Amino acid sequence: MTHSRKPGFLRIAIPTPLRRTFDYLPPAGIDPEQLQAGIRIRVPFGRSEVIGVLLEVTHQAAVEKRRMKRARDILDHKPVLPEELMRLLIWASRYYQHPIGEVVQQALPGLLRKGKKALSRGIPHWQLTNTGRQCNPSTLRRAPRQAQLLRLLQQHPEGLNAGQIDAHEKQWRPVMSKLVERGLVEIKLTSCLAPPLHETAGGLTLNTAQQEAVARVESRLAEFHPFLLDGVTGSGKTEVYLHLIERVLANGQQALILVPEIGLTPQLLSRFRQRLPVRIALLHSALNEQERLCAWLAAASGEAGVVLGTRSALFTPLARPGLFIVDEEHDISLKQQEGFRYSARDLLVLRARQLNIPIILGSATPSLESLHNCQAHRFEHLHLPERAGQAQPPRFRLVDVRGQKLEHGLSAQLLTATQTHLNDGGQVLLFINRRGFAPVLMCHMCGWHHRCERCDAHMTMHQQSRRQRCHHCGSERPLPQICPECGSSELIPVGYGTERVEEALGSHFPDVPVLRIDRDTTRRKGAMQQMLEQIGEGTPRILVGTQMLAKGHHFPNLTLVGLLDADYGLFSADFRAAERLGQLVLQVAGRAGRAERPGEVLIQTHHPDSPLLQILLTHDYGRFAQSLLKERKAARLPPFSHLVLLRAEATDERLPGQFLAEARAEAEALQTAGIELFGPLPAPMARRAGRSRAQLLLQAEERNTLQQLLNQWLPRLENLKSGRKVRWSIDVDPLEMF
DNA sequence: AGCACGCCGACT
DNA sequence: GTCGGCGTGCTC
Repeated sequence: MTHSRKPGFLRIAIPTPLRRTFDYLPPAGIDPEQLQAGIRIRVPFGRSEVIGVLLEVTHQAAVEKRRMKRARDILDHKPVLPEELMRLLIWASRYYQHPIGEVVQQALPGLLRKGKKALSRGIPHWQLTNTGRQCNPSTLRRAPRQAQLLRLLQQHPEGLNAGQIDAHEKQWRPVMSKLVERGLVEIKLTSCLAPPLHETAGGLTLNTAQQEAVARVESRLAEFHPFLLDGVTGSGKTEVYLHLIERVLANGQQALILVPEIGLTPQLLSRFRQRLPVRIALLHSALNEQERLCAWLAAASGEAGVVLGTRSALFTPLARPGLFIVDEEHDISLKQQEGFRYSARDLLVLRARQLNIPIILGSATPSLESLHNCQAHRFEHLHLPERAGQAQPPRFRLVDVRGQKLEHGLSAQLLTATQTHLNDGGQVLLFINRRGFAPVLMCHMCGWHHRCERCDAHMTMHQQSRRQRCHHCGSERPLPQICPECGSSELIPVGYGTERVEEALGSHFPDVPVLRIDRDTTRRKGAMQQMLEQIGEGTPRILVGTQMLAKGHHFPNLTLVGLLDADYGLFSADFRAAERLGQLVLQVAGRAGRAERPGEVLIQTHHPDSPLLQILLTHDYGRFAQSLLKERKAARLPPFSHLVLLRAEATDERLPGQFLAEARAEAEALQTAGIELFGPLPAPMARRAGRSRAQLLLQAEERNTLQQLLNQWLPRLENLKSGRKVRWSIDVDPLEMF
């Protein structure tokens, strides 16, 4: 029979930004029918050679046989991406309209993309030998750098990996080789997995709501079932996860947990390590390529019982998947904001469906999308309404700042409350969503201020560095001494940012240590960790910071949280601003009063009567979300409709609009029943980093309607010649509109 | 995206 | 006379 069959061609996903696949002849002597999708293949492409991934063996090639090139070699016996993941990737490529080659690339660790073997012998560690331990470094007088390294290793008897040594020494490798030659140091290959701790702690006793949640998920462990675990901050969601993971591990299966940012959740990892008797594979951006490959392979082989990672960890192959968890499911960092703009949460739900396993989306402030899915009975809603243990919910208070003279953004009430909490021994966190000293430095005589030359934005004044910076493109310049327009020296900062509030607090509370935490103070590697430790020790009494303080940290001494400006959330052009504000308020508030001390939250606003803020006061996110959902429904906004955003930018301000107008015409020539088109419109920030930006928005009630249009529309967009002069991109289910 | 081919200005 | 500007087309 086989001889009569048509020859098989290899359909391959090639790492190129082209929305198509490429067909190849199999390498000489290879029977294509023996090849499985998901293996890597080295192929000639254009003038060079690239590594692609086999999508399928086809008998109907897209081009004539004589135009086809022959694949060079097969890199894997066994697929690096199992069939289940290949299906997910192909689906995602189509849904998000992103080239399949790039989608597949993003699912692979860098070393596999480069053609390295899918093997890891472990991560090298440098460790002292017995001789090395006994060697006195000062005897190496003639070799000071060797002595230095030896001292370093003597301080770390458990050995150090390359990254750790990098932090102390540069260009240390040749020096280390000398030490190895002398028999003072040996290289050990160690696992990249976090081992379980020796004394594993027992589980905490669950309260009724937690027990109920655990029981509901346990009853569905063998099938696809999405849950929304909706639990107020401190209600013990992690404990629920741990119980369920234990259960899944006992079944011999693995659990995959996605978190928004791993650097922000060291406590989560340490709790996992204390409780779970398995090795944990960590996957996040701080890993080097070797560590990433090692962790990835450990997940694929099943050596790791638990995989904990950020967004892209959703694509980790698993030997025995049993449970998926997305923690902080409302967090927008779960959606990639450039290139392949996928939602890790949404794709993981799909993957769970394919694998027929349950998935838990957890949050204290769930996304409106997930709440809507609960109402539509697509997700099961689990509630954890109470804080676990003794902790009491914080008390909320609105501070009406209308007509008040503010001290650098601080109201008298907030200052008084700060004093009270400090007197009682508590820590205070003040939150502002702007870094720098002041958003604008303005001439008092003529009103002049510096605008960014490359963006539609003004330059933010930074006091410490004595410079002004554009927060959108990064350009900066020194602060002017006099107004370049009228020569006046009366330049006044208008508005306030973290630096200014820090300074104001310093003079208002001269004896109180204040710590500022924003991108400027945490830029240095390890700075954030160091600051978090200081906070834990209770040294700084007042913390001033931006968004980055809102996420997941546990500050046991914190008793007062102040939000300096809640108003931006009420009047933003972005229809999601109110949802974000509510999430932020409750997440920040969740930092207060977690231990035995009751917490207090003060929100400064010019709109104390705003119904939204009033609802937030009751600490009832559910009611807040319901009122937002009502508005969204009335306005037919997501989740009651679906959006696709076509963005374009170019240095020539006319080009984006021209391209989008042609794109719109192309869409209108297709079937657009049930789809509304808006635009071309200038982007909310019409100029950024020297480029003009515009967008075209598509809205439809049904996802499918949009998908059908996109499938026909995108190929036409690629052929538009006006598209060659602009940078354009498509964003399906956009979360941010700028 | 890269990379090459191809036709018109300022220059070692 | 060239070197090189980026417009246009192609990648199985």
